[in-house]
Amino acid sequence: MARTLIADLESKVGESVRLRGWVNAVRDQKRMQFLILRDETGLAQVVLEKADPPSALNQLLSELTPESAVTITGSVAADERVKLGGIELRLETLEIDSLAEPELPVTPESALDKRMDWRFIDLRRPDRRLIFEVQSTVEHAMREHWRNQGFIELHTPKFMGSASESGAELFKVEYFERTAYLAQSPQFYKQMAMAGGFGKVFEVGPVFRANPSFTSRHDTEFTSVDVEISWVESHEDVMAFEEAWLAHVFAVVAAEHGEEIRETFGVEVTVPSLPFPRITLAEAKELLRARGHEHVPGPDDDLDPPSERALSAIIAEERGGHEFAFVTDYPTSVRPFYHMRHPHDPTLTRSFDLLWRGIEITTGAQREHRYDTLLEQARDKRVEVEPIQYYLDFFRYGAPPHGGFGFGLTRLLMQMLGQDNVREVTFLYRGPNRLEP
RNA sequence: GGGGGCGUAGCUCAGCUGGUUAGAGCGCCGGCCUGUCACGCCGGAGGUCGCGGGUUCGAGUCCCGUCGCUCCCGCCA
Repeated sequence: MARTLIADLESKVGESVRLRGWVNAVRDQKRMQFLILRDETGLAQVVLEKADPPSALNQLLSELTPESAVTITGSVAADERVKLGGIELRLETLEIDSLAEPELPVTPESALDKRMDWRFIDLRRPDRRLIFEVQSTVEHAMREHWRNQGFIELHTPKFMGSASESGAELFKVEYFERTAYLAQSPQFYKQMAMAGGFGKVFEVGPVFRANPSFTSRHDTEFTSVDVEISWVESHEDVMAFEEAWLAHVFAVVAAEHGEEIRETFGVEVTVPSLPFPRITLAEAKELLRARGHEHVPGPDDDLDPPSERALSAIIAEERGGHEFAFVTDYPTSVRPFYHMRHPHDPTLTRSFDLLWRGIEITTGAQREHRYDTLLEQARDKRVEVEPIQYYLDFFRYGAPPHGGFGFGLTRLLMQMLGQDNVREVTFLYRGPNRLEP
């Protein structure tokens, strides 16, 4: 008999069905036995009268432990006494596929780290499952938008022969007789696709950061969403793309999961209005000072997390509750050498960050596509050019003006679902102290 | 890397100024229970108080060290 999903039981009243799933609870009484079964679509009550003396089936049911994997058959009956959907399964056969040990090492209330140790048990909870259903929807909606706009999907290598970008620490790995590095961004490769004439590209893939960051929003391996677009006039074109793309993603998520997200996590998925507020970094600092925010970073510094949170709050207040903000025109001092500088003020770059509810989810920019200028900027930033000559070569034989951004998928999900830690929205978290499971 | 917090039963926690056999709720095990639905009732098992050292007549409690976790900052997505 084919497997029936619990969500489909309603339409099968009177029929015999076969359910497969986990034991959510057993209520074993003198005359009646109840089993609450859970599968990926919901919960269902299974009922069995107790014979005197108990039948073999009664005894088997008594042996069940919570979270055991079972296959059962029975007939579907509508019964008003059942609070769980007014429907139940009258048990006919029970097969224990895998008996769970009697005491579980974690519960939904357990500390995050302990739940990570036993992630597979934690993930059985419907609310944890919802996170990854939403992630699937988010990625699908992103691809939908990209496909509609003629983007090409990339899969760039994660092994690299040389340290690419400045500053960020890279993981070294043994690579036969030499050392390779794990990519901390597909930056150079997506720019190569621009030089390769692909026009518009995206990639959803893993990136690796060797920074020992101990916060709720960092991991050493995470899913980065990368976009790069040719023939842009400025970073403004990149921002315009990103906000429309995000609005689409939010619209799809709201339509498909809005209600369940509200019920499960108590947060509302609202489609942001366009355009998103834009503010230069200098104006942002000015605004923070004007509003009495303490410790506003200096002119050559990026915003620190408290400033980012304060800025988001101020903008939401002034712009009718808008939760997004593009912060633009970062100083050259805090941006990599390949960000294009302003033609009339080389101390500023054509760059932006996107803040959502006080957290950075994107960094983007127009890139410098003129070889001589790029070389000059690399020298200016004291970047060693020999190891990245292959990259600089992209710009020697006709490169289009282009720009793009990197986007943190886990950070988006964390904010969207009101979770307080990226670990909650990462299937298997990787951090400085966690390589297992 | 810097700073704060935490580590007591399978899980979540309480243990005040150091003082007898270390507690609770949930879970687990056993018994009882005419349909339960967070089932209920009765009983029971379960602890090197993270680890090591010290102070003290006496340490879960105080001190030092160490390990682990966690949050914030730095770094970033």
